[in-house]
Amino acid sequence: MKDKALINIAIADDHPIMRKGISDIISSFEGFSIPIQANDGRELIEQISKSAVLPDICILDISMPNLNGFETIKEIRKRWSSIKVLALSMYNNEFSIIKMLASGANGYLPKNTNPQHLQRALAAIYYTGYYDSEQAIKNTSGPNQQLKFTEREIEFLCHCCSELSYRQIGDLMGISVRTVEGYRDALFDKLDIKSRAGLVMYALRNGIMPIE
Amino acid sequence: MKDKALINIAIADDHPIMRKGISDIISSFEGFSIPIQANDGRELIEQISKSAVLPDICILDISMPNLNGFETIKEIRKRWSSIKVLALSMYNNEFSIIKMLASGANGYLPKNTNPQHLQRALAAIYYTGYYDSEQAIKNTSGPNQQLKFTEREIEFLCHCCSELSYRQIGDLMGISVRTVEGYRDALFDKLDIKSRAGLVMYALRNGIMPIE
DNA sequence: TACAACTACCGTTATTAAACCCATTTTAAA
DNA sequence: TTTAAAATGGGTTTAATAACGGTAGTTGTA
Repeated sequence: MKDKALINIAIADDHPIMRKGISDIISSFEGFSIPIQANDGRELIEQISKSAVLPDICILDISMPNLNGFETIKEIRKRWSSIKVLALSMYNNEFSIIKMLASGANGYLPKNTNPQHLQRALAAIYYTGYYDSEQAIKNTSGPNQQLKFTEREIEFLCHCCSELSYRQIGDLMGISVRTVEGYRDALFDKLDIKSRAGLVMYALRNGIMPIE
Repeated sequence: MKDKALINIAIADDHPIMRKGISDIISSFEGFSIPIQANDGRELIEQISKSAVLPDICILDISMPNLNGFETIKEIRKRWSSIKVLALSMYNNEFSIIKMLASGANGYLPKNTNPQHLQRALAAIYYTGYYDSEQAIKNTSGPNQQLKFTEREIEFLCHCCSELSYRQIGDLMGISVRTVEGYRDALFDKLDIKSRAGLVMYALRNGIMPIE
């Protein structure tokens, strides 16, 4: 009887201690089973492939070796569109949240969440297909308000985190230095920043560029 | 009988899931008790103050609100020099390891450690007063080899992560621009970096400057 | 269809950063 | 005590960056 109602969870996280924490917490809830645990995205995909029964929900860490959260979720969407995904991340900045949800996640939780939130998120995703991550977004250390950047500005910001000169960035983006400087000035304005060093820090601190 | 031999552990980590993982793993070992769990350094210090029996070992996360790992360990050393400390960190870069050990930690573990290592570390620290963190250091994403920086170079590197010009950094450090440029060039040389943007990235990626 | 936003480009000027050259003094180590 | 390294300062030259000022085509949408 009971088995019939069990919600199957798969966990992918490269921190064994974290996996233990997540799985023990979920085990303490009623009606959940955790048939799959993986150390990274690639392992997760392999285990799901071999599994007789698909998990209902995958809990994905964002930063993992081999396949990170973003890559893993795309692979899952491609192969098993019915599987729901709950993203879990240390870096609760607006960008990784948006990117994760844009990649097809059904919900997002920062890692400093508590067991109650985890239970609520899993239930919401299972029964409604979606968990409102509002709270996670409210606590972000990300951009202050509704700062909007254009695609090209973000692209430029990423290239900024390198030793390329603006001229070289222009070559990479297929535009002139002047245009690059235009994007720079727009970002300076929006972010109240006055130097490239400031842009680099902004990008790294807000997860626009990965730390590692 | 058994109680007599129990090793008391205190845990400070701002991630409830992580605390759950750590405590469940330790509970599965023989001879350990976890009387204290705190969400940050300040809470930990308060709880120890009120506690009748001092913990034998504190497990400290490095990045925490209120009192971070570095600050917490200094406070512990000041008040209760007998308490041993095991540092635990997401950012396993050489700098935070060195800084933690220099602050008085008896051992260091990266968070992607497994239960066996945790047990070994706790036992080693309790019985020998020290856990050889060699393995953690080997896996660091930090400086390639035994890169050595001088005090002033590190100081300069921190000021680099700002919008100050070299001239302003010189004013701050009480030296001329030329000298600042000297430190910059020394770092460029050692790190094979050619721009300030590169220095900023190096400092943030290696924990010389905090991400948040 | 206006209008806003994004994209792309150009010029001028001042400041900063970077790539070299170099010397002196102090401190630490061999 | 010689040697090495660190900390400090200087000069020159070139390249990159930053702060202004613009124009024009495209795209999306109210």
